[in-house]
Amino acid sequence: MATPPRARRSDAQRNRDRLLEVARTVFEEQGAQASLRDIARRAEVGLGTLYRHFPTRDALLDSLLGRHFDALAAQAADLAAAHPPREALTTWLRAFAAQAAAYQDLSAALMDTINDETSPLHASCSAMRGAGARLLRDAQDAGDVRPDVDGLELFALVNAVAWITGHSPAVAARRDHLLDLVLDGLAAPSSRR
Amino acid sequence: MATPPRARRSDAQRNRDRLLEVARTVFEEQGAQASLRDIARRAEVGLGTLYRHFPTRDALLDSLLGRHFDALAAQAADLAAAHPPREALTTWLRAFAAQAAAYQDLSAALMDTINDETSPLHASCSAMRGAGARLLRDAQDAGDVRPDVDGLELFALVNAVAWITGHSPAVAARRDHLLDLVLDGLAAPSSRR
DNA sequence: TAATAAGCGGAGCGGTGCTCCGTATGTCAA
DNA sequence: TTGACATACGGAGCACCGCTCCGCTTATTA
Repeated sequence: MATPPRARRSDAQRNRDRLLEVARTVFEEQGAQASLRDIARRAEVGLGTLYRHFPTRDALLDSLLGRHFDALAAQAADLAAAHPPREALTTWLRAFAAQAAAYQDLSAALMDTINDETSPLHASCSAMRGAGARLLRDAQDAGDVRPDVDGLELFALVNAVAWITGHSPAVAARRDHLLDLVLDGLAAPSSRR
Repeated sequence: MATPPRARRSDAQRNRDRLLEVARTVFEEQGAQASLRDIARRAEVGLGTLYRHFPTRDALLDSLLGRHFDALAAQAADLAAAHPPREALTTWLRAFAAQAAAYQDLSAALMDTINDETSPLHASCSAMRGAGARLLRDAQDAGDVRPDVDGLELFALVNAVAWITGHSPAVAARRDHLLDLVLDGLAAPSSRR
C-alpha cells in the first residue's frame, strides 16, 4: 500500500482525514461506485480538493483498504504456521471474502486491478493474492485441494461469490453458504468429507 | 418474454428493427452497459425514438435475449426427458452460462431482475430460472447433487462465474474450467467422480 | 507582519440516462 | 388523388456523472 504522505499544511491533513472518514461511510452505504462529487459535498470540501488528495477512485479505495489487505497478507503467514494447510486456507479465504464484501462492487474493482499495474490497489492487492496463492499451494501439496486450480482461479471464484452477494438481498443472506459450496467443491476428491 | 408489438406504421417497424440490430452489435462490443445514446446514433435514429420503442434498457435487452431465454426454458424440458438428471443439469447450465456471457455485465442485469418484477426481463428470466430449478431438483432426487443447494443459489453461482469471466481476459480464458470446478463441487459426495 | 509556498474550490467540458413536445410523415377514407 | 389525422420522429433540455484547470485564499515561516 502507498505510504500516506503527511500533508505540509494542517488544513490539508484535516481535509484528507475528513474525506477518508466520509468516503468510508458513503462507500458502505452506496458501494464502491458511489459518486465522488457526493463524497466531496458531504465532506464539505471542493471537488478539486478530493481529486488532489486522491487522484483516482482506486487511490481512495487503496487508502481505505490498503492496510486491511496488508494485514490479510500477513495473516496468511500466521495461519500457515499455526494451522493445517486446509484449515489455514479456508479460514483465510473467509476473511478475504468478508473484506471484499465491505463495499458493494468492490470485487469488480479488485478484479480490474489484476490487469492494471498502474492502479494503487494493484500493489497491495497482488501482494495479498500472492499470500493466498501460497496457502493454496500448501493445501494442494498436502493433498487437501484438487491440484487443477491455481491462485488466479481461486481469487476469481471467491471474488465472484463476494460480488454476487451484493446483487440480491436474498443471495446476500447466504454468502457463507455459497462460499462453503465453492470451497467444498475445491477439496481434493480423496479428502472430501 | 414480451410479445413483439407489430408497429402500425412501416417506418416505426423499420426503426425498431434497425435499433435491435445495432443494439446487438454494440452490446457485443461494449457490454450490456453500453451508451444508449451511442446505439441511437449508430442506428441513425433520434434518442426519443429509441426510448419510445424500448422504454428501459431492460426492455431492449429483453427484446434481444427474451427468445433465447424462452428457448433455454424449453430446452430444459427436452434435456430432462432425454438424459440422466446429472447430465441434463450440467449440459443446461453450460448453455445458460454461454448465453449469460453474451454481453459483458449481462449477469449483473440478470441478477437484478430477481428483485424487480417490473422489469421485462423478470418474466422471461424467472421462467428460465424455474426450469433450471426443476433440473436441479431432479438431480438432487437422483442423489447426484448435494441436497443443500437451491435454485437461487445455483443461479447465483453460475451467474457469478459468468460475470467474473468478463472482468479479466486471463480469467475469461478459463471460463469452462471455472464452471467445471463449481459444478463438480456441487456433486453429491457419494456420486463424486 | 509581510512574502510566499501550499492548498482550496468550483466553473467548465464532455459524457450519461431520461423526458417532453413541436414537427414531420405514413395511412386511409373520401 | 387528395386531404386529414393519428402516429411516430428527433433533439433540446434537465440533472447527474468523472475529471481538469486555474484564480483566489490561507497557513506557515522568516
